[in-house]
Amino acid sequence: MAIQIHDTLAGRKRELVPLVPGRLGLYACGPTVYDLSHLGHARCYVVWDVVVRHLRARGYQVKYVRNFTDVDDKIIKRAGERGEDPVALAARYADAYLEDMDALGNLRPDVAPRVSEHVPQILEMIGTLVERGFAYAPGNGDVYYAVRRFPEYGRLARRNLDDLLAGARVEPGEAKRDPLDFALWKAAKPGEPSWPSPWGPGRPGWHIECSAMTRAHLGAPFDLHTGGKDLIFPHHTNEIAQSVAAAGDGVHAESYCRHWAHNGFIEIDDEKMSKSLGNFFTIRDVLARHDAEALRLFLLGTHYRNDFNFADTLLADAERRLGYLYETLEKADRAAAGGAAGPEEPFAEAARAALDDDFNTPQVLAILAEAFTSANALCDRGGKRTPQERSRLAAFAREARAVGAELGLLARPPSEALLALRDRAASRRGVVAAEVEARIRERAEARKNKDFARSDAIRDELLASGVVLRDGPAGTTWKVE
RNA sequence: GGCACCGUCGCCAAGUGGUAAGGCCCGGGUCUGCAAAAUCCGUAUUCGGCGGUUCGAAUCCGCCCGGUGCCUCCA
Repeated sequence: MAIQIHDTLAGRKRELVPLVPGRLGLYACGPTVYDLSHLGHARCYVVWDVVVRHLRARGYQVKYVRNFTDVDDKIIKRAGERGEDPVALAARYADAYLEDMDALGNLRPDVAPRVSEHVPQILEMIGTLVERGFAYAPGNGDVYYAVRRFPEYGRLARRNLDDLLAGARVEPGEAKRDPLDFALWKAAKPGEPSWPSPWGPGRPGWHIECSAMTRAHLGAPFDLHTGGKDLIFPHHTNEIAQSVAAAGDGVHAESYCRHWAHNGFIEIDDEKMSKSLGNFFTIRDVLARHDAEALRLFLLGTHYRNDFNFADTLLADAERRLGYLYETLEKADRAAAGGAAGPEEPFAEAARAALDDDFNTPQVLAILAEAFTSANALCDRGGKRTPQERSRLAAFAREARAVGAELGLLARPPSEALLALRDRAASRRGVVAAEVEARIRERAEARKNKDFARSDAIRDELLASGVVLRDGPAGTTWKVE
């Protein structure tokens, strides 16, 4: 089954065709590590993680590269404000980022290159650009890319040079021939990290690192480059210009990378969430309140290309929904016990087909919803279950987990996940488990004596503190709403 | 101003030419001592508005209204 993906370069959905059949090189633009990661990063990297998981599930041999930009103006600025070494600051936030990605259940990339470790490759590429006349060194220690030398400049962003000119700006001290030219190499200023170069000590400009690192780890052309849609211009636009000039055919964007995909934003109150607007939640802020897998489920509830609003209530809904999924799995596991798992249930392939179609995760969740409803109906049906029913439930549980694995969901043992969700809800509401269980024992006594008034009084009292009781054949269980 | 994107049930959200997925909420049923959970049934003749193309449009085209993003760091 062919994978369809919305390709920014083509401006439409098209088939994802790797250079080498069955293999796929993917470069996800990584974070600039000068602060804690926010929900926008969570969204972005969860999305590309699902892409990697699905492609692998479809048999592609994926090489997943996700970089760290650890040499950058913002890092230097932040380090200066704090009197900290920029290299140390970047390393610290890179570690924090990895912890956040792990917490979200994202797979580690195969390669996680850092700018600071690729300066030789960067210098080599800049040298090539100068040799080929795509870049120039005006003698002030900077090296600039000559935008007008590249005929397709702006194609990815669907902009021409004249459109862009209005917004172009030349900083004091720069020596650009054209205001749209951008720095490949920046002359060192006192106190900044720097490396020796043919043009004097300095450091890489913002865009060249990705060009050098993709070349080092994926070659050219490679198959899929991803990132947030805010990177289309100027970052990816400039990356294409550099790479096509240095390593490609000098003309066509495809000679650098064959497909480009960009994710939409998370918004707060209908405005983009971003560090510069200051309206962001860090991943840690959110995970302090909510289950990480619930956050993941929430993030996958909207198609990756759409923007969507973050709201705590929506995340709380996702957390309840995750509880439902795990409860159903637990029931199915129990009901299926001893049954030989049957053949694949149709919903699994339907879910994969939805992922084939531009990674339509909301569609997958809809397909799962129907499968879970059917499974519940089967579990709760009275009477003795037939071997066929047990085998269907076993197949359901197996396929549900397999589809879940492509989304990075449903990997925990249900009882463990449910307990974790309950504990989290309990601590949010200040509910103490031992106290609840003591009250449940009291109530069980009352119920045994058919003292339903007493029993219901206890239940109402617990309900007032957010505890919901559920009487079942095996006793009473509880949840926190 | 230029270039993109978006506007689908009270809320969230799929669907890009073939007659409106799914989730939450809400109403009713089954189950239950009563509940809760689960499940079943019901809930948009309609997709921002107005025109047009078509046998047929939420889906294509035009105009209008409303919103967002990018054009400067940003996932």
